[in-house]
Amino acid sequence: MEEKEYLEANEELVKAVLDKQPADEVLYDLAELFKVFGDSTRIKILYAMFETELCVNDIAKLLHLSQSSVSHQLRILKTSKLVKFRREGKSVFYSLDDDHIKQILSMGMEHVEE
Amino acid sequence: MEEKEYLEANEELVKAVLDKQPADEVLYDLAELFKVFGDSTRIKILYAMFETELCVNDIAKLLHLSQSSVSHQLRILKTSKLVKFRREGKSVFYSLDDDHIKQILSMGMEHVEE
DNA sequence: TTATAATATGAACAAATAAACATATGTTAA
DNA sequence: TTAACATATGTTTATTTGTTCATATTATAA
Repeated sequence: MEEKEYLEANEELVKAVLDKQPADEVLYDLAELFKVFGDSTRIKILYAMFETELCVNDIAKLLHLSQSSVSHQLRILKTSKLVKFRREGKSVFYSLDDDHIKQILSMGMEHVEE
Repeated sequence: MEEKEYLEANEELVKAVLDKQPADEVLYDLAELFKVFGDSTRIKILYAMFETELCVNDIAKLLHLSQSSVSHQLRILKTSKLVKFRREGKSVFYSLDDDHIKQILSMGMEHVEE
């Protein structure tokens, strides 16, 4: 009987947790967002843009990466709305989409530096 | 000459950005942290623990995952200090390590829900 | 138009990784 | 101790993903 009561209480708990759990689709999107932050090349690119907008070549030289690699990664950052860009002549300047991005990075940084 | 000036100004910019860029090792750790958040299974597990601590079996039943899978993921979460745990008899109860984790998740959620 | 510079993209390959399965470890009760 | 339960871990496999190389697109200048 002791065990049954525990299980029942547990069922209640399980229901309560499920009620507050966001929809799977939302949690999937959230994971996808963090996945974008989860690569050191992309993190470097994002941090380089903390100060100012940068064009593809500058980023590549700055971080000692190939032009191709930077361009591929920027596409991912662009797709997930982490960066915006503007064309100026032959160059394309990329910058952080909004301050939100900085906040997420800074919050993670706090945890890392603990 | 126009071009040379641009390049020089550009060099200054590059130096300025590099000065403010955190060490590669820190950026690598930061990416590793976000990588942990970048999997929907782990996100689901973390969100399930928003309300209360949970034992491995509860998490598995709750999220329709295998015991093995949950245990493997919890080990990753444990290693990166995202969750803590306490043993109670045969069960091990896991919970979010601190409010910091909730903040990072919530901040990401804001971006997703835009 | 042609040449050149800057960026983007497609394909192939190698490395990382999540899940499944089997098994081991640890805990409690009989 | 033995049995049963809860959790952890090692291994294999399939998938994902970042980089490189080659090539295409876009824009400017001669």
